Order: sequence, then C-alpha cells, then structure tokens
Amino acid sequence: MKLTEAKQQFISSWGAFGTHWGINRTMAQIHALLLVSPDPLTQDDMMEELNISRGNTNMNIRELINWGLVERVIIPGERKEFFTAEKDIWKVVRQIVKERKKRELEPMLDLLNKLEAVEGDKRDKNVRTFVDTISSIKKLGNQADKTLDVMIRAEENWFVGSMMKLFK
Amino acid sequence: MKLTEAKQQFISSWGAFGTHWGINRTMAQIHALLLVSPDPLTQDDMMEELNISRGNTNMNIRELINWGLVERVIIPGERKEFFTAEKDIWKVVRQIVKERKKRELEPMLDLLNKLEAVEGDKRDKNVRTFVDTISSIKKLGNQADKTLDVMIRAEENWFVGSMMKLFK
DNA sequence: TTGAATTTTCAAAATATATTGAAAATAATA
DNA sequence: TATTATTTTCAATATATTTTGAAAATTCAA
Repeated sequence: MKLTEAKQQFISSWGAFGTHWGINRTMAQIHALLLVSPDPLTQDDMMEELNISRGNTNMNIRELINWGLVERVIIPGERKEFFTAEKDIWKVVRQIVKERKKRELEPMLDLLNKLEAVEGDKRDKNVRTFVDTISSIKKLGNQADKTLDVMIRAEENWFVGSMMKLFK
Repeated sequence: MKLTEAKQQFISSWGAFGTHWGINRTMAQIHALLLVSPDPLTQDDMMEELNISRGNTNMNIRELINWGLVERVIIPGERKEFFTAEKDIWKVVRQIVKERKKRELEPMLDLLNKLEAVEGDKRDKNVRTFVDTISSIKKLGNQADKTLDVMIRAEENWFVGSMMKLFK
C-alpha cells in the first residue's frame, strides 16, 4: 500500500472511531492528520487534505487545542499560523483521560452523592434498589477516579510497565 | 429529595452521560430505569415512565439485549414479556468492555497491522512519521487489548482489588 | 382454526448535530 | 494610517440520527 492511500485510510477510520467515543468525525480526522504529519500544518493545508471548509477546520482546531491535543506553532518569517499534535501516544491518552474525567466522571460522582441521600423507607424495595444501585455505581466511579488519577500523574510508560508486571 | 424525583434525575443524567459514550439517550435511559427497578418491567411500563413510543422502546430493548445488558424474563401466567437488567455493576462494566473491545478495538488493531506495512523509503520523513505513529498506537492498542482480556475474565471485584493494592 | 393481545418493523417526521461560506474581526505589513 | 492577509464567528444549510406510529407479523388462548 502506498503512503497516500494508507494515510487516507488511517484518517478516515480514526474519524469513524472517534464518533463511537463522542468525538466528532472532523475533529478526529484533523487530529489523525496532524499525528501522521512530520511538520506543522496550516489551516489551509488541512482544508485541502480533508476537503472541509475553513470554518469547520477552524472550530475543530480550536476544540483540539481546548482538549490539549494540538498546539499553535510559530514559524519565523511565516504569516500564517501552524499547528502540530502531540506525537507521544501515551501523553495523548493521559490528556484525554484527564479531560474526560473532569468533564464527565466528576460531575457524575457529584450527582450520585446527592442522589444517594434520597429520603424514604428502606423497607420499601423501590427505595432499597435505588439506593443500592446508586451506591454501587458510586463505589465503582470512585475507584475509577482514583485509578485514573494515578494514571494521569504517572510517568510515561508507567502504566504499560505496571500492567505488564501485573498481567504477565 | 423524594424517590420519584431522584429516579428521574438519575435516568435523565444517565441518558446524557450515555451520549458522550456513543450510546443513544433512550437506550441509556431504559437501562437506567431497569437498573433502579426492583422487579422486571414490560414495554408498556417503560413507555409510560419515559414517555417514549412503542417502536423506540422496542428497538432499544432489543439493542440492550444484544449488548448483553438486559434480558427477557418469563413470568408465569403473564401474557406480556418482562425485562430486567443485570444489577451487578461490575458485570455490567465487564460486559460493555467485552462488547466494545470486539466491536471497536479489535477491528482497529486489524487495520493498524495492515497500515504499518506501508511501502516507501524509510528515509522519507513522511513515511517515517506515519509508520512511527501507527506503530505506537498499535503498541498501546495491544496493551489495552491484553489488559482488557484479563479484566473480562477476572472474577467479580478482582479489578478493584488489584487496583487498590497497586495504587494504595 | 379464529381472533385478540402483543411484538416487531420501517417509512416518514422530528430532532439534533455538523458544515458551510461569507461577513466581521483581528493581525501584520507597507 | 491604509491595505492586505489571515482568523474567527455564526446564521443558514445540509446531513445524520432518533423517534414516531400505524401496519404487518407473531404469539397465545379459546
């Protein structure tokens, strides 16, 4: 397979993959393109490679910057802005985990804490089932929260290393 | 907070939560409703509780059954079908992990294997960056694959136990 | 069988999400 | 400062996804 074709396949399936994870197709595709590009790219480069509009490109680049996955690069003598993606996949994963934990897991735990305190007779099986379900999700969520914290703080490859020892 | 209100809040935020994970709102809401219901429910029960149509209810129940999260229950003497959800949250998580691994991770690894074999001169930095990126994603993906396999096969609470030991 | 209850299907409608593109804002240069 | 290049915004449009509901299929009991 030729590089051009391989690149296209990668970008397109990375995009499809993203949609299963609540990330929009274009954002994932821009990220994929930057991951396989040795040098920083401009908005126009991306528009051309991916056949998308200027506005779409711009919004999704900004979103990638918000997620901490892409950054602006100043190239001396160039008028246009360039962008590059973090290439270390472990850093990328840690960054995504960090953001999703903050955006999703933590608010969910806050809610569960409130809901666990529901009033009502514990002898009512509706109350009991509700409280039990909430408690067990909360317990799991707290575990995940701690585990992810350690992972986020961990050195590069730490997770791989630990997991290997544990699971070999 | 009263049970009815707490239940509604749980169902509605579980639905919103689901959309961040590529699961549709209704499917997540039905799942939430079944999780907090002590006894099996019929389609009509769910339609009423969630204010959704018969078709929608039916399709999403079937999807939940496909995912292995819900099952039909036969209640002697009853004409209608009843449904219930697995209440053990660890089993639920393991089941979801198992399915997503099969549906997403494994096909992605297959693709990466193909793409890694791209032809071209390794001295070309485009080729080099492409191959490096694909390899490192593949490496990470394989680690995740192994780790998840162990997790799926693990006894209940095994994961919590190990993680606690490891991260304490 | 027949008929009523129940479940399933799926085209059409509704809703939600993503994308465009041109105008406005901003930044860089002369 | 005026001019031009570049980036940003956002209403309108396009696309994708979800939901509805009525008809068809199935199941069950008499």
